[in-house]
Amino acid sequence: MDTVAKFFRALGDPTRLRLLEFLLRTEHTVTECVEHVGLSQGRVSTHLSCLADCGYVRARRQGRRAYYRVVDPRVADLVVLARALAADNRTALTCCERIDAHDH
Amino acid sequence: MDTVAKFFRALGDPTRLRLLEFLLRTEHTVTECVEHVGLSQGRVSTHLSCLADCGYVRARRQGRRAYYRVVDPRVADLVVLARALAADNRTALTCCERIDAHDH
DNA sequence: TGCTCATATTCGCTTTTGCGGATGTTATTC
DNA sequence: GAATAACATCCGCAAAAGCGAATATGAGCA
Repeated sequence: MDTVAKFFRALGDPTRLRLLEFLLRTEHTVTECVEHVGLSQGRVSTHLSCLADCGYVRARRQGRRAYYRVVDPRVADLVVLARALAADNRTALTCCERIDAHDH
Repeated sequence: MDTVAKFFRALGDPTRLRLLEFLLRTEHTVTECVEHVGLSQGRVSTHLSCLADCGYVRARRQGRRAYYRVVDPRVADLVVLARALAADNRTALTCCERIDAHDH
């Protein structure tokens, strides 16, 4: 149960979700991912490791490079389903201040 | 994009996920949910509002009670799919210290 | 063996977020 | 119309988690 929540939380970060969608199509190295999301190399590396731990992506090591990619096709299904559901509740979701409230 | 991450984050909390699964079968009042998860009434109310904002559940008001339930059948699909994926990576997920690390 | 490139890890710091407890709000009941 | 019951919101606090910068590891190359 807590495991499933942890699983969802991995996709709850915009950066990780962006990385995952980037890796859905083709495999990419860490450096390519860094260029894609525009964050520090260390941070991106940690995010990728996190996604790998959770089973979303897998790393293929070749020399000093690491190629990350999505292996399980169900991951794409999950993202597609979530995107459809989120799209149908876009307005309410955006207004939800109980998550990510910016007023202080 | 950020909207989808927010959508996932809503299920990233163990309490909210537990509430959602509780509401998959039948509708329940806030009080029943409080008894089920064992947290303070205010906290549970906030969690339920959050799930409602994100489109996971909907509230039916009758008198002074609020009956929450899952309306969209795709929500169950999402949970089932995530549970299957999480189960296949249980060991790695449990060991993932990048989320919910307890060492300080 | 020194040097560089690619990736991983560590460390403070700040923001986010879950929590209980107290306090509002609305609707029944007497 | 006071009292109560059910739910929602506000508040301060502590824990979780994302961030960059610095550093470590490790593979290839001169």
